[in-house]
Amino acid sequence: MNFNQLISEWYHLNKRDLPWRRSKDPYKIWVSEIILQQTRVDQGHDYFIRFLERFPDVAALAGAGEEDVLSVWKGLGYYSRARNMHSTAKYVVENLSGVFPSDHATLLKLKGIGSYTAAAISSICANEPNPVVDGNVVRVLSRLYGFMEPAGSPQSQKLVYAKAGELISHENPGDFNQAVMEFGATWCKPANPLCSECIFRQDCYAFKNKLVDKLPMKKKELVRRIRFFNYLFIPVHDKGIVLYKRSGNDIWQNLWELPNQESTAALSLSEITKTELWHKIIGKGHTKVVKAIDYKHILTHQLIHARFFILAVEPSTLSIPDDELWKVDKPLVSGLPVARLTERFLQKMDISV
DNA sequence: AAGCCGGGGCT
DNA sequence: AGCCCAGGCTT
Repeated sequence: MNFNQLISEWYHLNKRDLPWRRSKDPYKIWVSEIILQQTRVDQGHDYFIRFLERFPDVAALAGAGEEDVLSVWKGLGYYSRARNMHSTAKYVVENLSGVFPSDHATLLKLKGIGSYTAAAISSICANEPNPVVDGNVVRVLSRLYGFMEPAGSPQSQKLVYAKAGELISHENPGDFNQAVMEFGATWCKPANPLCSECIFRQDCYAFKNKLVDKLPMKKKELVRRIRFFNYLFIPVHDKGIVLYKRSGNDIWQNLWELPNQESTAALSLSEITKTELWHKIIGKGHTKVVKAIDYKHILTHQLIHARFFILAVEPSTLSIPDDELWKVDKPLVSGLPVARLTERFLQKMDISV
């Protein structure tokens, strides 16, 4: 079997026309690679277009405010990616003369760039034969060569990395890397792979041994943390609402949401009025809970039971600490970065975000 | 080595 | 309801 030749021919016939494949500009490739971390091509595509429209080069990104960067990222998840990109852009402008690097060693030093992204950019933009190892590569090579180690484990990473390094084309490493990933994404898929019309069916260990649905081996079962978020929706004079910016070492860092009291179980109408948050903002003011709306928000590692209490208040009786809470006019809310949960609720309230 | 960080599509 | 996605950082 000549892996290189087979995958290269397959790629030539089957590759999708994707916007980042029309450039070898390390800045643009970097943007695409960060967006596509743990993100499907279909989901990331429009974000890539919008990101480059808003920040066409590294100087534009470096000169932007964090709020702007997060706004473009809004809804994509893993927001530390955006914060790290912003920080790296500033670093490149200040310390690398504004020239985005394309060599593996320099790339690895940058915030948000690990072994995968450094290999991707350096192989595509500088023709360096560094193999990428992402979820697709692990799946393709584990099936083809019968690697039994759990995906993601150090043993698996090591085996796959060694094999990919052995196979990689030195003539065109960038296309080789993209070809294996593309093959994993569209052919050697996690479920229902197209084995009956696969170029490797004569050679594939998993296919020959009826182990296609077993490989790659799964990692340990994931335990989801269960949390309860209780939000206060506080309209002020018909045109404003009260928001605050999340901080601390937790999810949705630096994103905006409604004032939130976390609890260990769902709070009832009477219980919410006894919370610290309620006392801080509402105190003894004339306030009525109109109704509550529940959402179940599922993340990879957390299950959030969110309850939004919709209030009718007399604004003059509110106490809103300037340094923590902000009264925001409804039209201005659309400019703020918010997580999907908050966005869903605000849209239901007819506030565009 | 394990835990954490989002959101969405597919089965 | 579970799986997994063009991963990386922190502990």
